[in-house]
Amino acid sequence: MLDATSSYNPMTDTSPADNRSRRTPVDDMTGHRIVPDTTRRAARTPGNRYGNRPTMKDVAARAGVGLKTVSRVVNGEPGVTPETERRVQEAIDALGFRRNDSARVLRKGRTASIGLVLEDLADPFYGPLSRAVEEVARAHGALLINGSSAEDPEREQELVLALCARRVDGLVVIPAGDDHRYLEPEVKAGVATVFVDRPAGQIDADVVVSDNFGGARDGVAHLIAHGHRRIGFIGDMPRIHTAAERLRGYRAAMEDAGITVQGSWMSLGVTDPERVRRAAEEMLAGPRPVTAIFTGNNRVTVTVVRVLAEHPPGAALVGFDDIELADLLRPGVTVVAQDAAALGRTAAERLFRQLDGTLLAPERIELPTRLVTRGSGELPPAH
Amino acid sequence: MLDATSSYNPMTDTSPADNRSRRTPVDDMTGHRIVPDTTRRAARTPGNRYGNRPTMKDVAARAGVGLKTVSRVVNGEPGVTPETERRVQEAIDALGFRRNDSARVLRKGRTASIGLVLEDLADPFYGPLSRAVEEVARAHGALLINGSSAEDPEREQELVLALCARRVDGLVVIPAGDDHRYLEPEVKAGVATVFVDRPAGQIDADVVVSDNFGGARDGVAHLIAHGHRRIGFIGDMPRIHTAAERLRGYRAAMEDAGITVQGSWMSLGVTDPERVRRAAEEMLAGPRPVTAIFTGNNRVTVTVVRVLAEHPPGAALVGFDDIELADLLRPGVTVVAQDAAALGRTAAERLFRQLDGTLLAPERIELPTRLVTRGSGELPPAH
DNA sequence: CCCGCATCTGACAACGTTGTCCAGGCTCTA
DNA sequence: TAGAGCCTGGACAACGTTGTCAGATGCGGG
Repeated sequence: MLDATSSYNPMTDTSPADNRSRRTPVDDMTGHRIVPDTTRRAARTPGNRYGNRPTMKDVAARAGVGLKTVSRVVNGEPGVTPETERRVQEAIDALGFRRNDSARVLRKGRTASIGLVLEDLADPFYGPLSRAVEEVARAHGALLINGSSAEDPEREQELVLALCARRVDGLVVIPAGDDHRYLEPEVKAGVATVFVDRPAGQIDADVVVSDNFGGARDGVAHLIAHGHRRIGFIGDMPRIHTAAERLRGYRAAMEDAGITVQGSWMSLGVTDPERVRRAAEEMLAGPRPVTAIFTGNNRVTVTVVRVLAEHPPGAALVGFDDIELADLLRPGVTVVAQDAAALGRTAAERLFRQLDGTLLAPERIELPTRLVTRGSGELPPAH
Repeated sequence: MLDATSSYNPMTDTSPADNRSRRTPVDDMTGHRIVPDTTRRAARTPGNRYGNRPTMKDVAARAGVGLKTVSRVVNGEPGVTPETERRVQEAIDALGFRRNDSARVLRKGRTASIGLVLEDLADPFYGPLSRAVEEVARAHGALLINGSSAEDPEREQELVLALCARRVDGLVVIPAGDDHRYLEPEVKAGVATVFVDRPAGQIDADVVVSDNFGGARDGVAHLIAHGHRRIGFIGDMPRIHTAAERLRGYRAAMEDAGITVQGSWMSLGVTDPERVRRAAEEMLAGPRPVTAIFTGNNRVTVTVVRVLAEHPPGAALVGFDDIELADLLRPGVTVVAQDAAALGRTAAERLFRQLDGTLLAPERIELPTRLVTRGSGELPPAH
């Protein structure tokens, strides 16, 4: 059934197995450029493509009709007698024919698919976002192709360009990098593009983000309102836009309250649990420990919750991003929640409005956050 | 830049806007058949495809070389002088050319993409699974197209067939339905296929599942070992294979202990939080309430944890599937954990081995589960 | 000077589908 | 029954790419 001698190496093999004379492609070109494939293996056995899938021609031959008639039946176009249609449908069923959308795309110019590039599919924040995008795409008859950038700008670009090469009709991108000029030719060529969660860099495009600054400011102000003055902040690298905004919100709230932030209260750029744990413990130790912590994202929050569970209770906590079961912990975890699904839905809807042509100038949309009080953020200062 | 008069309706428009004479396609054909598109709108403005993207021909003209030479440069094939390559590369950069993979696919027969059909991308169980599949795909140079079936067999089939029409090289499917004969022509045509989490129906294919039966049996036996005899079971519809297997495990453990299961101890097919809540409350009420509950999946577990938190403590709980922060609750939630990432990784690796041709007969792989004791499952019976 | 050889280049067909266009047969009317 | 008009069906080109193959060029040796 399967050709046991061939090996899987899609889109990469060249005709001669002879590599002697291959030039190593120069990489010193600037800007937008084609990166040649790098892997080379033995050429595949020729022929036998798609495992010899039947084509419309085969169906036509079997049904004793013309090619175009089959096409008409397959696409439900008018102009075929019931009798002819029956014959064609019979041939289709008998042969197990399935239309080849690659060829269709080539002809029609639309792929009915959109690309989604996010940071990590496994992150619970992106699940609902991804699903929301999918639902909107589905409503518009489009499929979703997605990939994780793993927070690596190069990988983001690689992914985005691969999607463009497949001629996705549109792109929803959660940027990892901060320079998206590489997308200019694509946008010019008509690829609808929306950036989500973080703004695009160096390019004018639609952006859908949460109010990271306002959310963080409100969250920290909430702690201040409950009497805290020494408030710690643990967040991601400030080169990530959301992290920077939330840090800015923290600073703004502190400044509004006339509090001078100590350097030892802030931990930036640590995300792996072990180092977050150490950062939190340091803040909570010493002669003048923080009495509250504001955490910059869901992963940090989870770790800090663990740390606080081990320490003598007392330190208050407000986290950015909601986490599951937060209401069941004692105390419940107060969070600044953003609506991941709404981000995805809004972005996707804008994308399809671009494709409809009902959208003109790029815009920046900011969705509000919501402070959810559950207990941990309402604890009074212990010291 | 964008044509403001066109509307987005990919792959669906027919030439005449005239619908008068359209036959409604008969649907009484059995088995595998082509479903014609159903939506019809005004025809798009012709021409201007891809927003006039440059093609290799354009690049060739600009660089003053032949078509094939451009192809050679783009694909890093040998046999081009550095000078010629420079000129071509310059033209590519100037025009913002990007290879059209649709055409490439049409020519080469491989799409370098695999499809993943799962139940719900937003479910935290599928995030890591999906990510794992993606990583393996990436290692093999393939992209991931995925869709959610929402537990609807018809939608599953629709999705799978759409992916096949796009000629994905392989499919990883988490089945919603129990009859996959519709895939026969595809498998025969060489589409590699692996089913995950639940077995395929009516078709001989690779399957990767967790040991749902054994895991559930062990979990329930764990409760029995801690002195429980009246143990409730709340699970999903038994038509879902995993749910049926876990129920079977529950029954087996009870039988092994010589306990006769009462009908009122079991709640099958309820998943929405409200009804799960009611089911749990009923089990916990009455003259002879259950002293422990075994929950059939993560969503049910979460709801039952909420219910138990409100009730006078005492009922023990073991849940199938791990949940985040389970260790921080008081008591911690004891679970039968399955490794979602391992499921995805194993399935994807098998898929690519099929594509390599190094795999012969379809096989069923069962991954072990792990009992994680955290407290809730070790509580003694209260009554 | 011519031949052989190696290297580089380009013309051309093919991949499977859809849009265009025309032909042939039918019905309906005058 | 002829002519007009409609309905059905099919031949053909085109979409953008890659594989095949043959032509062009340059070089060294006889």
